[in-house]
Amino acid sequence: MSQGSGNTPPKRPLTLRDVSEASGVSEMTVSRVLRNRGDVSEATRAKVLEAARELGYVPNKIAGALASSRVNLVAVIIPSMSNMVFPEVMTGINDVLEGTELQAVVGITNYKPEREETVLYQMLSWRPSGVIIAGLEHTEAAKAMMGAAGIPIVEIMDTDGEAIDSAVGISHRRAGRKMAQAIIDAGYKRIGFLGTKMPLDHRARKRFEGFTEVLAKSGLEITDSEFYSGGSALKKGREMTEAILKRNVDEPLDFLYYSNDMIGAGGLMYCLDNGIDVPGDIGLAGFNGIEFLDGLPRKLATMDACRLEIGRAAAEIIAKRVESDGHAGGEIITLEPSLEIGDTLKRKKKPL
Amino acid sequence: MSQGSGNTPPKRPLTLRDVSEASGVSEMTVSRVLRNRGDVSEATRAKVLEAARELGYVPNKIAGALASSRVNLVAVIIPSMSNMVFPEVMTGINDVLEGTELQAVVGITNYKPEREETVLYQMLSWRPSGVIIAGLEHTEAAKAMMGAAGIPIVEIMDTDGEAIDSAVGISHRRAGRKMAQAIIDAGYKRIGFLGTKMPLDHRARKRFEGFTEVLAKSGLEITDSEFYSGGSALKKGREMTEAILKRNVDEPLDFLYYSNDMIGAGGLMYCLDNGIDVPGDIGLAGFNGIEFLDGLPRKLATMDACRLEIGRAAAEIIAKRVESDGHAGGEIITLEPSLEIGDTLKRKKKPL
DNA sequence: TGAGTGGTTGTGACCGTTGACATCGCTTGG
DNA sequence: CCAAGCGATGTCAACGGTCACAACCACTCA
Repeated sequence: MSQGSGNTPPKRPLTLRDVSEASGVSEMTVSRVLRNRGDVSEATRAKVLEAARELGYVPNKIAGALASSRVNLVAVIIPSMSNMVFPEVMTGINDVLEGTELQAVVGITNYKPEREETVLYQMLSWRPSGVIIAGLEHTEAAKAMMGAAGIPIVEIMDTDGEAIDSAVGISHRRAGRKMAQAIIDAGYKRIGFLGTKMPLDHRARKRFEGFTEVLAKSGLEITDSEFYSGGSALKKGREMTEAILKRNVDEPLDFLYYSNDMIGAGGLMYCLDNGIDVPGDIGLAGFNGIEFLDGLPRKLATMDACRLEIGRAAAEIIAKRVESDGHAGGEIITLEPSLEIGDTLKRKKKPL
Repeated sequence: MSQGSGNTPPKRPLTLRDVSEASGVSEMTVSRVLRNRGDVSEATRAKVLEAARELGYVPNKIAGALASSRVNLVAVIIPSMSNMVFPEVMTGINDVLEGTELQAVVGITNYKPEREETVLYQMLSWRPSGVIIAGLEHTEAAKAMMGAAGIPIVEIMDTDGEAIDSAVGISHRRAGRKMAQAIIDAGYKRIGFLGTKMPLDHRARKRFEGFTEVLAKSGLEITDSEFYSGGSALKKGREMTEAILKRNVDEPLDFLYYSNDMIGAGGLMYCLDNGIDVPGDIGLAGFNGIEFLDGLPRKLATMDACRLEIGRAAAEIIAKRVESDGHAGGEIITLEPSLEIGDTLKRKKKPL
C-alpha cells in the first residue's frame, strides 16, 4: 500500500490554462494547436506542443464536447460479446471508424430488452454522433428515444421488419428458406432442428420460420427439435445431438439443422466420435460461417451471415452522415448470405 | 431515403430548461429529481418526472460530468476481443460494475504498443474514474500518462513485473514452470513448443521462459518449436502440429505444449484424425482453460488463467477506490492458476 | 504615406449541468 | 408572539473548453 506515482505530484488536474501559461500564449491558441485547427505560426505551435508534452497535458473532451456540442462517439449496442459473431461485427465497425474521427463505444444487453433500454439511455446521455444497434425489435421506449435522438441510427443484422432510420443486415427468413431449399434439394427428408430457446433471439426465430415455411411447401415438417440455453455451445451441441438421435432410433433422422455453427460443430464431433457417417447417414448444417469451422475434421455446411460486411456498412452510413451533416437517412441495405455447402450437406441430388 | 422520425420533430435538443418550463419549477429542482438527490416534495417529483417522460428528455452527462467533475466511466484497455480470454475478463468486470454507478468503456489495442498509447490517451481525455489495462508492459509515454492521471490504475493478467499502481493477475512465469514440472513428472522427455510469434505477447513469452527454465533444471530443453500469427487458431493448430510432427519422425516428440488452448485443440484434433494415441504416443497441453474445451472428444490439459476472477478483482479495486475516494492504491493481487490434467497429460508416473 | 491585406492571436460569451448558499413559508417551543 | 428550525425551492457562479469575432501585426502597393 504505497503512494502511487513517483515524479510529478499531480494535485490539481491540468487545464488549457496551465499549458497557456507555460507557453506564454492564450488558451485559445493552445486549443487551436492541439486540435490542428486554424492558422498558428510554426514557432508558437512548436512552443505549445513542447509545453503540453512537458506537462503531460491531456485535453478534456468533456469540456470540449460541451462547448462544441460535438462528440466523436458512436454507440454500438449488441446482445453479447462471447459468441464469435458480434466480435466480428465490431471488427468491421472499427475498420471503418479507424479512418475517421469517430470512436465506437460498446454496450452489451445480454439479449434482454429492458437491459437494452437502459444501455441505450446511458449511451444517449453521452450524446453520441450515432447509434448502431443490433436487431429491429426494441421496447417502445427505446424506439421513441432513438426516434427523438436526432442522430443517425443504424439497426444491424436483420432486415425483416421496419427500421427506425437506417438498417444493414440480411433477411433471416430468407436465410432459413434458402437453407431449407438446399436440404430438400439434397434429398433429405427427416429433419431435426437444434437451437437456442428463442423467445428473445428474434433472428434465430425468423430463420426458423423461414425454414419451416419452405419445408411445408414441400409437404415436410420438422421431425423433432431440441433447445438449449447457456453453457458451452460446443458441449451443448454434443449433448443435444446425442439426445435427439437417441430419441429417434426407430425412424432415424437424416438431417440436423443447427441454429448456430458452434452447436453444429459440437454435433459434428459427436457424430464423428460415434462412427456416424456424415453426410452419408446424416447431413448437418449450421449458421454463421465462423472461421473456426476451418479447423474441424470435416467442414460444416453453413450460411455466411456477412458479419464483417454488416459492421463495415453500418459504420460507413454513420460516418457519411456525420461528415455530410446531412439528415438524409432511411437507407436500408440488405446483404445476401451465401450458402456454403461444406462437407456435410450433399447427398442424392446435386445441390442447387 | 425518407425522413426518419414520425411524430415529434426534434429540432433543438432538449435541456433541463425545457423540462423545468414544462413542469413549472426551476432547473435545479428538475436536476435534483432526476438524480434523486436532495429533498424534493413528492408532488413536484411526480410533476417533473411526468414532464421529463412526456418530452422524452435524456440528461446530458457531458454537461453533468463537467459541472460535477465526476465521470462514472472505467476505461478498460485490452489487446483483443476475439480470442475467448478477454471477453471473459470483461464479464467479470461487468459483473462487479453492474452493482455500482460505474460503467466500463472498452478500447482495443491489437497488441500494438503505439495503439495502446493512443487508445489510452483517447480514454483519459474523457477523464474516467479508473483504468483497467492488460499487461505490465507499456510505452514510457503511456506509463507517464497513467502515473499522472491521478485515478486508480489496475494492470491485469500478469504480475511478473512492476505495477504502476495496482495489479491483479497470475505469474505467467510460474504458470510455465508449473506446467513444465507436470510434464516432466509425467515422464515426457522430447517436448515440442507451439505458440504465437511472441515479440509483443509478453505473457506468452513469460510462460515460455518459465517453462524452459524448469526443463533446463532437469537437463531438458525444447526439442523443436513452431510459431504462427493470425488466422484461425484451430486450423493453425492443426497445421503446426502436422508440421512439427513430420519434421521429427526419426526421433518422435512425446509432448506438445501449446501457448493457448485454441491451437492446442487444433493439435488434438489433428492427432485424433490421424490415429495418434493421445496421451499414449504423445501428450498435449494448452493454456487458458477456455470452456470451449469441454466439448472436445478428449479433454485437453490446460492451466486456468483465472480470467473471470481477474476481471472481478480489478473492478472491485476500482469500485472500492472510487467509493472511498481514497488514494491508497498499490494493491497487488496474485492469483494461483490451477493445473487441469484433463485426458492428455498422464503417462508413466502419476501426476503431482 | 496611408489604406488595404492576410495571417496570427486574443476576447468574451456560451455550452448544459451541478455545488454552495440564499431564500421562503411553515411549524414549533419557550 | 417571535426566533429558531426545517424542508423545499431558487440563484448564481463555476466546470474547461470552443465559437465568432475583434484586434493586431507586419507588409504590400498605389
